[in-house]
Amino acid sequence: MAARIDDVARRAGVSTATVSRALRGLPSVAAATRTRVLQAAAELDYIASPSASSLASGHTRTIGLVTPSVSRWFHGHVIEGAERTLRAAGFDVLLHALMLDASMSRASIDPTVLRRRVDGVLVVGLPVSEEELAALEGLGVPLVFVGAGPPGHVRVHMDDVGAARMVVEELVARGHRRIGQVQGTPTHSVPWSPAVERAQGAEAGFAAADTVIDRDDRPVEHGDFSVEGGRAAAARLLDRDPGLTAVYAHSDEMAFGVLAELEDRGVRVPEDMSVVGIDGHDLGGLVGLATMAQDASGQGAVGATLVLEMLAGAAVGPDVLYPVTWVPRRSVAPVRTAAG
Amino acid sequence: MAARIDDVARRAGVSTATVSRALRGLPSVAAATRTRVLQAAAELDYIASPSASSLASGHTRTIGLVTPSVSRWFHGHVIEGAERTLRAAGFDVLLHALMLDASMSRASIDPTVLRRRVDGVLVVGLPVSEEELAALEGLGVPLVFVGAGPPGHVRVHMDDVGAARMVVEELVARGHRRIGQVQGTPTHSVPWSPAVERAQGAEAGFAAADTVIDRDDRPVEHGDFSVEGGRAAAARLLDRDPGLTAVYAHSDEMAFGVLAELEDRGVRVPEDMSVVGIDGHDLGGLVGLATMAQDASGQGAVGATLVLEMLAGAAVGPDVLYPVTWVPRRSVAPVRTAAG
DNA sequence: TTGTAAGCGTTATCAT
DNA sequence: ATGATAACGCTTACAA
Repeated sequence: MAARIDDVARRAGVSTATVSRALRGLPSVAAATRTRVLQAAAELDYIASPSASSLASGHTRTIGLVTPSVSRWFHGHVIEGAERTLRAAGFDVLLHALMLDASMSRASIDPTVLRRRVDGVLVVGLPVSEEELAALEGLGVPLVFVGAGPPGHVRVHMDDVGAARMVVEELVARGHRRIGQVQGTPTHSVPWSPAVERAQGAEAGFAAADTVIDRDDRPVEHGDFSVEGGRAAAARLLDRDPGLTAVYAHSDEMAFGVLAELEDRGVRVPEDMSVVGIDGHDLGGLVGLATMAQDASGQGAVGATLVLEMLAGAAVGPDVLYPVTWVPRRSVAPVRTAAG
Repeated sequence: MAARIDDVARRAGVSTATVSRALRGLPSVAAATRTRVLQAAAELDYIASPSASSLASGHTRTIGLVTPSVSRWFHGHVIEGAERTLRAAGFDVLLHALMLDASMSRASIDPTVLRRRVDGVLVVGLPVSEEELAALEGLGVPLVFVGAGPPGHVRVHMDDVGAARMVVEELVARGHRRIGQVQGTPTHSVPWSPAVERAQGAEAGFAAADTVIDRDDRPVEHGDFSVEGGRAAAARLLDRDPGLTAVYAHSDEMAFGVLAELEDRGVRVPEDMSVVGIDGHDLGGLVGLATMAQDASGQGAVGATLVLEMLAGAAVGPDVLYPVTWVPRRSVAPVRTAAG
């Protein structure tokens, strides 16, 4: 029932080859011919069969998005930004979510579902293992990492080390000397994951404050980048070290959990405790959470652009560093003096 | 370089037809033959070309997800639930997001990108216009609506009318008589959108309280289901009617905006003002927001299951109503007495 | 600039 | 239960 390419060809009085060329905007078609073909196609409401053209051409005009989450702030926004850019360029988006299972570990990337299906892959906020990386490369299509990616590969991400360090500096500048951390827990512990890099950055911040902060007084707990994880980590931190004046969570979502725990315990923010996060979550303003903000959907868009450029044969540099912005809010204040 | 079906056929010593049958688990294949084929396929790391099999079979093993957002709570969770279910069933997910543009209106659904590409469509939290509905039906594939859908179509959603009514009842039961509403604003104003149905439900709740609440004392403002919209609406509400004791936002995200505005104005919650939302947003607990909660990812999973069943030829009922749960939190309290 | 015709890699029909 | 073979609907050399 749906019109096929030879219906259009017949109607326009040309060959199917010409229809194909005209519809795809290839150069070697006479203007008059093209008009005629376009007209005929429109009249028949013709759309080329994607499977047929993929089979014949060898490419799918589809980009795979591999992500461990859709609902989390960073991933949702990156996906949104990437989708918009890809669709605008006429590409489809195949969503491949690898949810965490009950044991907090996630399914491995299944490259078989991507094989022959996509022209390129965007890996969103997902530290991949060596085997997964090999599998992804085995796909033989452009590969771009957003949020974090192995060095040497094309990636767009914030400066995790720098951002984390700056946060510590902000706290130190406000007189905080007893700072607890809620770090992220990477699923696959690779050295380039945000969890690890933010930890390193914080470390660097502390190192710079070596003269004022005791090396042994830098308590750390782990939340797994989730609200509940952050809450539990905060609980452990507070139990262990009642003298803290600030908690630095390595993501806003964990910081939310920290705030919840503090509220439950009647610890006032910022009077008794300053709290900082990283990310720039939309709802940070609601609870007055100071943070180091990044633009997630912007990174998604850039990542998408990069795959498209690689597809077009352009040589793209391996690293796009995205800027962060310090967003001071009421959750962080100068440490109260002993007299206060 | 990648193995094709005749490579497998040759290696297993059978015809390509048998390989195809064996690999797809069709019944009429001898056990021994199947084993041999499976073995050969595994050795060659063979995966059937999706485009080729789509072209030959006429179906794509792909479901389209049409949504106006990825980053909003409801949509993100529905997508997550649906994706998981679809992938488990061996289906791919094509993400089609229709972002809002600057003018707050959204792009129309472009059915051409879905044509011949998907075996079924899941419309997520999107009130579609008559034309869009016609276009979607024109696809000729199973169509399921999650979150809200036109009557008579297959849909899974919460009881918006009932939930909204129950919220009003909860407030009335706590003595509130001056209740302001922040309603949602549907992009396409269809009678079955959550915005409209929640408004109707609230209306019904007020009607039941007719003897205690003046008909003319039910102020309403509109936020567009966003935090900022909710905040602006709350501002208008408060300016207009300083005597309110409760604000009922028709979504948690708008309620967050209401809370932010109240805090800015120094209005204490719940001492001076009770606030309620609808949805069960993950971060509601953080700010103590009482709400009528629904299970978004569950609805996504059910929606996915329905498309799959329709694909399998099952007759599915047109309506799956999803239960809601009242979640009392500290943002709602009995109205303070005049003496209080 | 346009047409002819050979793929592209499966599935499905019809025999056997 | 298995094999031949004709679709499936397009793209792309190669010719003209």
